[in-house]
Amino acid sequence: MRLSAKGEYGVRAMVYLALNYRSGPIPLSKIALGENISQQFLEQIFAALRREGLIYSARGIKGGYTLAYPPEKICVGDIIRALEGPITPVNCLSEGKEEADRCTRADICLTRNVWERLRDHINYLLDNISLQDMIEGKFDEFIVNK
Amino acid sequence: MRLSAKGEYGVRAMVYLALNYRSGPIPLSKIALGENISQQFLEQIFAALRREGLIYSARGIKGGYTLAYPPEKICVGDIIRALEGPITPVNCLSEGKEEADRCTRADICLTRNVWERLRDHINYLLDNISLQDMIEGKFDEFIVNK
DNA sequence: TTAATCCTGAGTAATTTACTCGGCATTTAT
DNA sequence: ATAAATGCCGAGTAAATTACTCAGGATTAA
Repeated sequence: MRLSAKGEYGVRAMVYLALNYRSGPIPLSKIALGENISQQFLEQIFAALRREGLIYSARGIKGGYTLAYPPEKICVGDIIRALEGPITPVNCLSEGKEEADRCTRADICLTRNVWERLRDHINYLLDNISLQDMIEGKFDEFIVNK
Repeated sequence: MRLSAKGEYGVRAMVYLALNYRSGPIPLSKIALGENISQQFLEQIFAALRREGLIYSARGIKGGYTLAYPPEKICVGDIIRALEGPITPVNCLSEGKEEADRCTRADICLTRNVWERLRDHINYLLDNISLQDMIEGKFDEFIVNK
């Protein structure tokens, strides 16, 4: 149940962009320095974030990256899914993997419910914390009751 | 944010034991067959579960494993922590790792709050689902409000 | 034209995961 | 006493994933 470095760095970098929202494009070199993350690794991360439409890029000198949406419109869940794929504790929950054969057993379905619940919890939590929330340092309290 | 096979198999195996609670020791061969898991791998898993005191073992013919507590006293969190160590999305949250140097940065603390919250959510959820709950197929509804 | 940037695909090193293997120890039934 | 079924243990290995690096091209502003 660990986040990858990609996910962790990605969120940190996005917070960095959020803190500098409306300051024009921020170059990777600056983020790499400020967050003490390898710039080349950040390039990989930003490629994925861009593919998912979470950031805009500007090339050339004075280029860099900016958030594609205001900080309150981007949530942690978006970032992590962009970088790690679907957030799910076990594979057999995501789409049509052919592991369905295992799931014919009675008790599997028992465990399956737990993983579904866990998956939904995590997604719900991370979808309700925006970059803006993080900057302000306070998240909404919420009731999870599903 | 994926569970290891060890964790997944471990929970399935423990459910198996719970379903056969009070039927005497269950040998690994039976579980391996019933759950379609490599018996040798199960040995590793059960060694860890035993080290953590979640199961008892009986050697020799007619030997096997039994739950160390009734199914309502053992929760999914116990099992996963026994098999994967502390449940935490990022390392820097667990004890005195020397990654504290990174955590001097202002925005790191911003992200740290999120990971702490996520960690607590996951642990709370998994600590409130017992083997008995899984067998009965219904979990308590709960309010997460921290 | 230059320098700073983004962009891309491939490659690699390290780590973790998911096991296997060999063999010994214990217990019960015969 | 012996055999057979089990647990127990430490080491080893193969595969997958992660966490990067590397080389070089494309774009843009000064």
